Amino acid sequence: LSDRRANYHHGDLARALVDASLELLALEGPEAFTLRAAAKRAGVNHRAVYRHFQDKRALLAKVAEGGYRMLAADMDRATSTGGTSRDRLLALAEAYLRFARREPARFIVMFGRRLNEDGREQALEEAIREALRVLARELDAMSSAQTEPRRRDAGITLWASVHGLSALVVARRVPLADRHVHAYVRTVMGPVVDGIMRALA
Amino acid sequence: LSDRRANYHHGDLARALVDASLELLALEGPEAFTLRAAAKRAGVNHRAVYRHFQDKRALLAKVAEGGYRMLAADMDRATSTGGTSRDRLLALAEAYLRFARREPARFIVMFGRRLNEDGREQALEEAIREALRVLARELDAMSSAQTEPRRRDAGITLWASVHGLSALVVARRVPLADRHVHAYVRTVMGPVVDGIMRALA
DNA sequence: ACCTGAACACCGTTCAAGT
DNA sequence: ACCTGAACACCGTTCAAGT
Repeated sequence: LSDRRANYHHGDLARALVDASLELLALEGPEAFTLRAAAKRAGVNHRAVYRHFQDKRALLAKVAEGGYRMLAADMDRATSTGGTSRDRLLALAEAYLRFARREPARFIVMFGRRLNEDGREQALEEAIREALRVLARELDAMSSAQTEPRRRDAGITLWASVHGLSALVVARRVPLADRHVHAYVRTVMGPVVDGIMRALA
Repeated sequence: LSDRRANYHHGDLARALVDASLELLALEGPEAFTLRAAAKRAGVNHRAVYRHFQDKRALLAKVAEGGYRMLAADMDRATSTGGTSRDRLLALAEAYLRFARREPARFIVMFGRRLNEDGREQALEEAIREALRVLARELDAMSSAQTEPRRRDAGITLWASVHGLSALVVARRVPLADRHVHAYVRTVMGPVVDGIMRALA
């Protein structure tokens, strides 16, 4: 408290608050997350948050935005190793599931409560589109001969399946040990990928 | 308040509180749900809730339990009309999605925050199993020649896909007008069902 | 038995003030 | 500019008391 930098962030406070929020979410889970606890962890009065974010929702929107960018990067990396279309779609699904398992609290924030009802969070929307673009790109590369609406439907099939699997695993409705993730994705998502490829063939 | 029945429920208060909670969830959404507001809507002091439920979580567990029973009944009804295996699996998926759209707040309660961490809510667990049994029954009827583990994997594929689709629709990440639900389920879930049937063939 | 009043330690948000 | 203190209207939960 005597250290000026400890409670005076010179513009980095926004980032410090996001970092503190992530630590809090990882340590205590999404239920325990409060604006006041995040501020305390960043070393400032809870009122200081309003200097940088409109409200609690806006702070969580930034947390979610970073998550979508990570997810996009993970899926991009997973699909850039080559291999068949089938291999790449399964690798993309595996990256999605691994992200959800690595950051369960952030995953819940990203897909839980609606953070952009009023459409103010443009950066968040762009991050979401960025993630979905990686998914769409793989389907486009695989089936450029097909019409756009059919490829979009296939994208929703793939997204829904991998998202549902991740949500059920994160909620522990479906048990899954770390070392089985690779094989499990192929067992559970294999039929979906095959069905999609056949529909687009 | 002068009417004795208005604030003295003679043992029906538990049910009255669940009903009030459902109204509140339907009207205001899961964010706005509070123990105090549910009690107020039922016409009693908020402390009266603790006479019938251990805590807020236990009240929500009852809300979720009723939801799983409805979901099980809906899926059961949808699959009892006969038709091919493919027709029945698609009808089951449609029932799941329609349930989620009809009761979005309850759907979020059912699959959001973990309501049974300590394993106290046996009735809730049984209701969940009841719903999953309908799903498993359809896959068993379709592929009795296959081994049990493979049918269970297929069950997870189907559940993950239809659950993910429902979650994305409820969160309005995927737009869907009421009158398009029937065709949409066949477009999006068709490839999944075909992939599953081929995997179990 | 069943319900309530008062209290506790929280929460997000607003207003006016301090450096 | 940036942060804080005090206050407001909430929240879930506990304790002791009322009918």
